[in-house]
Amino acid sequence: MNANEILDEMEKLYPNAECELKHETPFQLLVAVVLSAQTTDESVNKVTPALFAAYPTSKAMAQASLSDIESYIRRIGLYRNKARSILKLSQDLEEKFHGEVPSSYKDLMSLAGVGRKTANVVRSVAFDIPSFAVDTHVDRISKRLGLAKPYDSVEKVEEKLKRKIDRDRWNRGHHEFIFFGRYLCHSRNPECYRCPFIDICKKDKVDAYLKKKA
DNA sequence: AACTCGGGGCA
DNA sequence: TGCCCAGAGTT
Repeated sequence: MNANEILDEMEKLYPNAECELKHETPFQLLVAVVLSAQTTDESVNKVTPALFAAYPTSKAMAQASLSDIESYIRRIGLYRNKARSILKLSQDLEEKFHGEVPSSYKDLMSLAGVGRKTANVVRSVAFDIPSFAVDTHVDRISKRLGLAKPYDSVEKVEEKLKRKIDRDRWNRGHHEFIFFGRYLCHSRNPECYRCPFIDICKKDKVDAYLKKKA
């Protein structure tokens, strides 16, 4: 089963896979993805409605105080770093990008709190530019399904996925991986009894590598 | 490459 | 109580 065939199967399981972070604009998506680091999207969706009601645009958020922003997102982890990031990010959008979220990878990466994964998700979801963001789900799934080696870096995983998957399927494919990881192939107790990839799964080898490294 | 940030959810 | 979660910045 090649990578595109794996995607075919995932699309049967999750025909409606898409970004689950609540947002109405590219700016709100950008903020939501920054907030989602090391946290579930479910947790982020609990705080963003009030946050975006208070600060719907970068212009509004750029004028907020750090402590006010913190008060909205205190319930999720890493909130001090994240509050600093989204305040600085809003100010930079106003001062350097005329209040508009840039679409280039380089410009996105220049923003506070935006790294490889966030830049790719924003390009994919907000601008529909072919991207393949590698996060913990994508990394884990790729290695279990043999699309990458257990020791591959995230850069290597992204490179291999882009090479093995048709370009016009990158954006949809990313979310298929996410759904598969979230709802079936969990980090700890995956539901292998109903997995269509049980015959090609290399979870044992991946686990053995991780155990040896630890 | 390793370390740190961090509250909430779940066993 | 202990461990993990749609990562990024610093060293």
